[in-house]
Amino acid sequence: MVVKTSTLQDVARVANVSTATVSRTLSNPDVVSESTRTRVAEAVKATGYRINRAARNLRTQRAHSVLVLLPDLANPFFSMILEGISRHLSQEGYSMLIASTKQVHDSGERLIDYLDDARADGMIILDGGLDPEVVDMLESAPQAKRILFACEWIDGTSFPSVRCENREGARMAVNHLYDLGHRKIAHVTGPEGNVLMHRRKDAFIDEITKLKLEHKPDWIIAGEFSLAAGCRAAQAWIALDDRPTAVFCASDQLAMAFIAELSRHAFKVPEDVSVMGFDDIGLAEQFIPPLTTIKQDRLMIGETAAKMLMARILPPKDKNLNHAAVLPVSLVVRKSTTAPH
Amino acid sequence: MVVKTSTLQDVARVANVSTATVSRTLSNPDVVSESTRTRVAEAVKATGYRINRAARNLRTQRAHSVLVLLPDLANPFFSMILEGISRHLSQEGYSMLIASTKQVHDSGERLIDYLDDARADGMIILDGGLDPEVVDMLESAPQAKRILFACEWIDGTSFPSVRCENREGARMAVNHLYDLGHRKIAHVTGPEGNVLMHRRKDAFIDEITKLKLEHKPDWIIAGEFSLAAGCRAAQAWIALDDRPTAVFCASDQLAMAFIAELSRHAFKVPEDVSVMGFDDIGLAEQFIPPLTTIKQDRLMIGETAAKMLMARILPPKDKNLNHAAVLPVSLVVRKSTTAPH
DNA sequence: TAGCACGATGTAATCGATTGCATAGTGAAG
DNA sequence: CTTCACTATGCAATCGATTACATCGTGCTA
Repeated sequence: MVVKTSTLQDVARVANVSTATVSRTLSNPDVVSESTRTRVAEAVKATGYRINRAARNLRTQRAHSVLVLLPDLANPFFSMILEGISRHLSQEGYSMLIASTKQVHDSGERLIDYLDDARADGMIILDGGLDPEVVDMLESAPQAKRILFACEWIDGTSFPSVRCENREGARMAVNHLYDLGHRKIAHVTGPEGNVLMHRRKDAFIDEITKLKLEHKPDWIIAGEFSLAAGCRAAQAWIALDDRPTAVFCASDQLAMAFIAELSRHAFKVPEDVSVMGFDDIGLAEQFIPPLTTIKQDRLMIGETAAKMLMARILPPKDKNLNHAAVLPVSLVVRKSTTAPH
Repeated sequence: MVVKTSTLQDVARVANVSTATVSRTLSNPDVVSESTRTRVAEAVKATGYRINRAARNLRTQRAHSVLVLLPDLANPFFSMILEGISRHLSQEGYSMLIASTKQVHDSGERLIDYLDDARADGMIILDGGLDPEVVDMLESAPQAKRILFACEWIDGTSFPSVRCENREGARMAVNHLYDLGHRKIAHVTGPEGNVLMHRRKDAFIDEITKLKLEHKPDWIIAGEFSLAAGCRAAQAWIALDDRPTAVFCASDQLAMAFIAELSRHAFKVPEDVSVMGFDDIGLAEQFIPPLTTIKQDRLMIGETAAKMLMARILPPKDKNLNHAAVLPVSLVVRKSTTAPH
């Protein structure tokens, strides 16, 4: 460290009080007298004092930061969620640490180290695909209470989570297509093993069944949340003898790639087939055709996650420890769906 | 803090040595004897010791983390760069803190506080649009050496930066279109005042001039790095009396929105007009038509930025302090450009 | 064998803020 | 005038790791 900033001691000297008083003035102004308060304030200004967080963190046994774990930093889906998390954290004087589960894994670190380390006070995990042994370790760790999942989660664990109404979203999608007149509806799923994939797929099947619609095994097309998977799904759809007139894709990216691949094979959307996505990412609106989709409010998911985590980290003022928050989704109708010809 | 982890003292007690020896064993194994090394290693394992970073940070006067500042967290362009930065940082045992300039500004914090605070040892700024007074403050701060720009930068300042060959990229774009046979080429710029916008625009004009191509003022269409701007630019192009046969857009997003809007007005790309982007974001390949663009290696930009910053933060072993790194770009030819009809 | 160098380890100060406890000072009640 | 309550402030320990300096022991050299 080249630069020497002034410390509490310097401020105390200038204000002619003890360091204890300065500290109290800064963190709990009510307990000191009016006169010292102003004196300290002046001294702070005069010295250009900035609190040293490392010192405070050591003394208070808090890192004043939260780790956010993404499956993959390069996935644009998460940016809005980060924005939401960050917004709330910075309001609370907390910083946001970012890492990807892949990278942590590759570097041989253990996730729990971030907590053991005093690097972070809690973590928000956006990856439901963690290795089971990692999950076991997290769950049995004494700090398990300071871990929370968002968007994705892991069934059978006790971690609280914030997520959107995935089932309801799938239902809305099917009903939208049904209302347009579609009776043969396919579903392109997310990656095998992914919780979101299962929720959405199960709800899709439930709704199809409830509406007594025709239903074939190969109308459930296995995909992942990637562009390439969308292309493969399109090829699968093209290869069908009896093609559904509408396709509900488990994500917008998937839907876009699906449509792109169709168009390369001279199929038109929505004329030849209606296609829906899920998420409502920024590009959905600009896509050709603009994508009909199920919107998740990612900003709110992020904010809610941060709020819930902070409630578990901070001293319990208002004991409002929800175990899970399930946020509403909404149908956004654009141009990629229409009545069957 | 609910959880009590073991400390150096605990390890020292178990290994029957002093804390100094344990510390040395951990950070500088060569200076201790073989036997103590194994004894300490066993004690560490037995106690489940994890270093307390807050304590180490306080003692060493280092935060062991770096702040990355984005103009806007919700912009997917940056995710790859973050991935690159994070990759290198974690290799060095550093953590990555994320914040957005907008948010920092709104919350009334000062950027330099992150450094003064001992919250971060350095920062990588991805926003060339900082307020001039903020820039002045950063530049005159004693810690200015620990600040670095990536992707964007600020002309007239002394901050080192990592960027791609913007000029060369624009030149490549123009020449690609020229080689296809285009003689009337337009440019949709980035946002006014943005350094990238200027570089690319200036290089565009230079190259047009060099090639002695026709050139009209309204063939430079003012845009921003947003989808909406791309739509507006398309409308501007449509409104031209004498329409250029090719358009070089300053970003992929811009190009995609441009194409989308054209298609809404029944213009086809590349049949009616060739369109190029800049960046090569993930979606460029999947777009319809797949986008011809100038590729920036964002992963490498991130890694290089992290490396350069670390070189300035860490003790100078190999004094290789480049002031700026300019990384190559490459032309990626896809389907959005073709010879004029 | 004395002297010295060097390797290995211990002692204790230190980083800077927080906070339990002690104390001084003030005013009111008895 | 004493005593009590209460407010404002100071003292000093503390969080846990690092590191300058001191010390001890061993082996080599003259």
